Amino acid sequence: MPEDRRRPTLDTLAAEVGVSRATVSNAYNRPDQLSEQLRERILRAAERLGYAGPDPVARSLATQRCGAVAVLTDTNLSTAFSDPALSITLDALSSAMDSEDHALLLLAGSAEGGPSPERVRRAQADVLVAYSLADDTPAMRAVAARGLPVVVIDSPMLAGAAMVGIDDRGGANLAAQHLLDHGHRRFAILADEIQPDQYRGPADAGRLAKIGYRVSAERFHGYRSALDAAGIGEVRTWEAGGIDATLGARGARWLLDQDPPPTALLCMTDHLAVGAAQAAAELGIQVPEELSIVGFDDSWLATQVAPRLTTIRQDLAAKGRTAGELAQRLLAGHQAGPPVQLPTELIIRESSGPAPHAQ
Amino acid sequence: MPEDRRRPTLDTLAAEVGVSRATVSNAYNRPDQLSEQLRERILRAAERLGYAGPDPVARSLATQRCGAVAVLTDTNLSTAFSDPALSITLDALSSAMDSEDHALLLLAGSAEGGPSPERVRRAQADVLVAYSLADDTPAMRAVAARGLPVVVIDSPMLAGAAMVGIDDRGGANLAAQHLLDHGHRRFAILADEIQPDQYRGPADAGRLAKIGYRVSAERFHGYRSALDAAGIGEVRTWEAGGIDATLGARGARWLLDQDPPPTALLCMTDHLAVGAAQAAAELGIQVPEELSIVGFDDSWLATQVAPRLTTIRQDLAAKGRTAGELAQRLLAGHQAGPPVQLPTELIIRESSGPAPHAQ
DNA sequence: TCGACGAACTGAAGCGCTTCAGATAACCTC
DNA sequence: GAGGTTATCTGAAGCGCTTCAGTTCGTCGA
Repeated sequence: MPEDRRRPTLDTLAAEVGVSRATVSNAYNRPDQLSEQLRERILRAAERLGYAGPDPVARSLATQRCGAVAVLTDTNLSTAFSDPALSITLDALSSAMDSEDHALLLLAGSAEGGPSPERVRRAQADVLVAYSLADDTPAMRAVAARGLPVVVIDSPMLAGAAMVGIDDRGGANLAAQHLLDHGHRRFAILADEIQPDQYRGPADAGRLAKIGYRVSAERFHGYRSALDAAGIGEVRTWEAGGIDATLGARGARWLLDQDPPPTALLCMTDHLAVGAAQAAAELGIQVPEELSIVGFDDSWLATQVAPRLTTIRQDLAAKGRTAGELAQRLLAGHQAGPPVQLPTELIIRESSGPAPHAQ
Repeated sequence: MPEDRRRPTLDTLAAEVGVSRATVSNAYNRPDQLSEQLRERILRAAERLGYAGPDPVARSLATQRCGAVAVLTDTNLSTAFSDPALSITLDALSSAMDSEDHALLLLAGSAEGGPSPERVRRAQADVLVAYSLADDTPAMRAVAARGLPVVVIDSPMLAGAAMVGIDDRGGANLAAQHLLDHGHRRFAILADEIQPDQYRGPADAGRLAKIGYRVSAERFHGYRSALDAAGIGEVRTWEAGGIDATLGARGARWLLDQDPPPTALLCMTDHLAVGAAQAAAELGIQVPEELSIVGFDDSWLATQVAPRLTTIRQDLAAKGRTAGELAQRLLAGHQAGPPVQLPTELIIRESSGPAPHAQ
């Protein structure tokens, strides 16, 4: 009779102690509903039987809450987390959500942009958080189909979802304007990803005409708005296909090899900018004397390299926190409000300076 | 009658199509159990009703599998992920596990080391993976209580759990021996965390006598075994209280300020070593001419700084992959085998060299 | 024509828990 | 001592799905 090999359940425990199942449940969830002494007895019996508390899944089914927020990323784990921005944002997100109550369920993407729809469909979560996904992916369609509350960070747009992002366009405009103010006229742009198609190389007008990532699009048009206002025409753009510094270096080598070479390089992320700076160093090009570089994000890296990066700061912690608050609100049954847009700021350091005289 | 505001369930759909619930379930899970044509009809009806597929929680309850592996970390998210080792390991882990079938549930820790026991108790996962936790934490007790399969990466030891780690002791020995071979006699040690108690400062013999993290203990004793063999007595040790480069710099400043100053600095992680190198630079101490530094992990950072770091390489991807395989095996019902220990390797770069003559 | 067979579908028993509307009894209050 | 409270505890109805043992029925071989 002690030969029952199955894990103990509430019933086992109830039978053992000689009370009803409801009472055992209360012992765990509503201590005020039974006498302290009976509760002790139940807990002791639980210990004795090796009962670790109510089964989380069954509890979820009964309560209709799973205590998890799913985060969908565009890329696989190690790529996603090589971007410190993600960690900071998620950290803020998770602590903003009633922290004891929600774990983070990571749905990392594959090469095709975003996690598989099947995974989205099977995710046990109360809210879905899409982090910088491309505009039209199977993952996002699955997200929409789930009918769960959705918070979008940065992109894509999704009807009915709460959104938080930064003023990418304004920030990019600031970056370009800063260089224009320093007299630069020969620009180049180093983009991360324009379409979720693994392409790496020069981006022609065709690709730039329909950018698949809202953030990239905003930044690009931010650059352009300043450049257009200054009467600067087409600017060579390289699509790195990722945010890795190595990819940035590769793109920079190509851009710097053009004739005439640019004196100003606009990079859509700090990582790319760091790679570009390395490439410049290898080519014997002085930064900022011969080449000014401006990054984006003001990531941790920006101050770790020499010269330190001029960049556009965004408040990642605020972004994560806001996302968390939005999630809370949706969970509480409120409608998603209008998109929240956080401000950006130009941080001037040593990687940018006046355009060289020769120009 | 179309005024039913609840989300549709299998029953709704079954009623709508006029088949049994089992059939609808089969339409999703066993397409071969019904005619293609009926299946189409069901799927179309699902679309029409906005039914996104079987509820994941209910499915989990019925199948007794949740399709998630929980990963417990020692610190909060942003700290945890500032260690690139985690990302790499987890990435390998998650792709090693039958990738379509398991999402990652992140149970990040708080200041007290490891996630709260309550969170562990409520985690909806099939396996628990403990990543470098301290030896005796409430979290680990909760882990043991859950009775789920457990995989431990690095530490702590846990009876019945599958374990994978690296030869920390051997690696540390290699590091110290390398410096001894270069004639160094005045050593200092920069440790990350020795006890999960937020302490930062010099570690006295008392603290070193009972190190709370198995990994730190192994590395420390690895250093010591080489030093002991060379007849070198007590060595000043600083406990950084984390792996942040800034913390490393702080410790290094103190260690380098001792009289006589060390010519060889053993750092338990690359991040600490980078911080130490920065501190040395600030103090006008040449590396490696006046001070040799050896890191640990061969992280991405090791080659990004100047001088590039001499360090101990461990194969993080292999570690993650192994953890994944162990998890699979446990899920398949096998017993945990003996701990798996992966090899380490000394990588010599420019941060270490011969001891200065003056010595 | 008959029995066997396979394809297609169904009934019902769970999976382990929460929760709400009582039931019971002890305790007050006036 | 009647009526009203309060503190404890219970019964039973779900939560939404999977799965196994059938049941039905058309078909096929002999």
